[in-house]
Amino acid sequence: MPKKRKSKPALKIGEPVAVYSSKHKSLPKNTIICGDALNTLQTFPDDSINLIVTSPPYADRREKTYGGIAPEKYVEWFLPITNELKRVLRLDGSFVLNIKEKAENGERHTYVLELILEMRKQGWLWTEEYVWHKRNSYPGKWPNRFRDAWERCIHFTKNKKFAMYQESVMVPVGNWAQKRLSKLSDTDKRRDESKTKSGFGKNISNWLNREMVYPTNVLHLATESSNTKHSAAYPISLPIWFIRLFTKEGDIVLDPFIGSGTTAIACKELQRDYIGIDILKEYCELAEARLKKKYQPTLLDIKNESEYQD
Amino acid sequence: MPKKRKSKPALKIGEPVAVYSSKHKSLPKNTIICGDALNTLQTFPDDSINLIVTSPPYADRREKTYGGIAPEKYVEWFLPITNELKRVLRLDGSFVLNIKEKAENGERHTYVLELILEMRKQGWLWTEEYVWHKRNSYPGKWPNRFRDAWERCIHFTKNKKFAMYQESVMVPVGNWAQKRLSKLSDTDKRRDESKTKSGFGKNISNWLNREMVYPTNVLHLATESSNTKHSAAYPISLPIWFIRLFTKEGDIVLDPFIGSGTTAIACKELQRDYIGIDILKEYCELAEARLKKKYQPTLLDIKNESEYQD
DNA sequence: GTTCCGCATGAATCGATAG
DNA sequence: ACTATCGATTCATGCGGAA
Repeated sequence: MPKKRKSKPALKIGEPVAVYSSKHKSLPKNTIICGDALNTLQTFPDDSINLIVTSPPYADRREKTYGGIAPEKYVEWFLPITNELKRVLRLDGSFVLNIKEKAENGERHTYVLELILEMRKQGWLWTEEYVWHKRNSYPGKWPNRFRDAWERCIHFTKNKKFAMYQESVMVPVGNWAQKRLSKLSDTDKRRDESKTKSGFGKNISNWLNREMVYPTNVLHLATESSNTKHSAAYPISLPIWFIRLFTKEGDIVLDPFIGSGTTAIACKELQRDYIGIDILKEYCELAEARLKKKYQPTLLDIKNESEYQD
Repeated sequence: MPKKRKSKPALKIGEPVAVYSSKHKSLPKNTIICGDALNTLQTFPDDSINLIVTSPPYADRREKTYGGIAPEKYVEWFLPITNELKRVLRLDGSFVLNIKEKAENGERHTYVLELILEMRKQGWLWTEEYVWHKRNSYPGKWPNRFRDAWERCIHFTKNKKFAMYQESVMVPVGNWAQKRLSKLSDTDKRRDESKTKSGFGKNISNWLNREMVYPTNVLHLATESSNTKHSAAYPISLPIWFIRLFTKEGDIVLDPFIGSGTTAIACKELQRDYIGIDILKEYCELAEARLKKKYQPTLLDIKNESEYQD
């Protein structure tokens, strides 16, 4: 039920928008909406989303599918959207933005830094910056830099106080990976475990017996690059982690750039309601298709779910 | 012998600067200078330093000893210094700034972001941002955030082309831990390592036989150096890594906030010349005292020198 | 059934080449 | 001189076939 598109005048940065709230606006829970993020968000009521977690198209990336946004225009393009995101987010909600600036011509672009500063002017609080350490980063060699193995997961809130369920992301103490590897030897063994769940359950029960500690603000996850089923640069363990951390069951999670639907699948798995938006029909259809299937956690997902600690 | 400050016009990239170099200015190699960073730097000749690596007061959390610089004044305080640093740095040199913004009042401060933007206006290139993942981060618990386990190591240059010796920081191929563990039993490994040096040497020789790969822009180092009694926020393996990466033997390394002298010790160890500056006499004396002692690499230092890969 | 090995595949980035 | 396109480079990972 997409509404008629009304082109509102662009809001100035920092202009309060709450007054525009209309009671006819409704929230299409558990839906993938095919449409422009800004216009679609404008149909949502104020103060209604518990968590926004997204990985927007990066500047100049995914040019074939999204057309690519020029680095110089990135902030300008994104700011009206973050303004709407702020409107629809609950006062105790969180916005997790997964992004990384590209390197070009020997230098890192500054649009992410500028975005943070501009979003603060909109009224967002820059609460924290988590680092996603990509264990398997893109290969390559250059004279002036190494492979880029990390991305930002920037945590914005509307308020100093917000919902955070730290216990739900606690991890087993110690270097589980090494201990595990000293018992089970290789990848081939793991392949078998993924087929039958029994082997896996055993390992999980091992972890449950361990002493649990709070994690840090550094996440160690692998990308799902060579997952032949669907190549998503956004591993499901990333939204899973933040959804567990910032929502409880029954809460509503929004991803305005849902892509292949990873965030929605994470929600379904965790009994949260989702709303996904994407401008590309192919992606919306792919997301719907993936949502219909029963989610099978792969070994990578589970490996990813536990932090590595040394 | 501080000279009168002459405000020179900014140099264009690539413009030869050697001609401006004043012959009266001299470089006090292998010295710890007790003084204000800005004034001291003004006595140095242009274009003479190969690498600047430092952890200025904030990242060090030395507010108590330094008197502390208010976050709002940080950029204003630092910019004149970075300007002098740019002047004394060679055209093919690098400036590595280890820093992390504080969280205050529930929010991360933005002074580091602003500093990057302002330094670019000074003519610096924001070439890269390395992440130092602190494997053993400071403990603590807060309602709105987890332990902060990473810091920025921001890499600035004057030029697109600069000296970089990538081979000198190569690491054993990624799955070394797995392969190692599948061969050595857990107990064997621990027994070897606990015997201090001899066991370590053996392990290192194992590593040398392995295939080596280039590292990424994420460093995994522990915070504490058991070398000093107080847990240093600045482990020696951090400057060691960057000194190896950006200089060769005989080059000159500058740390304008040398503190207890860690950068200088790293230089001495690697046969580079150092220049350290600190405003506090106690620190200068401590640095001198540490420099006189023979440096003994500890277990932790050696562990730190190898990148942690999964 | 194991274990071993080869292969394809990436949110990349630079330098060279072409218009 | 500036922009668009293309090839070269590199490595963690899952997958499938072979020994």
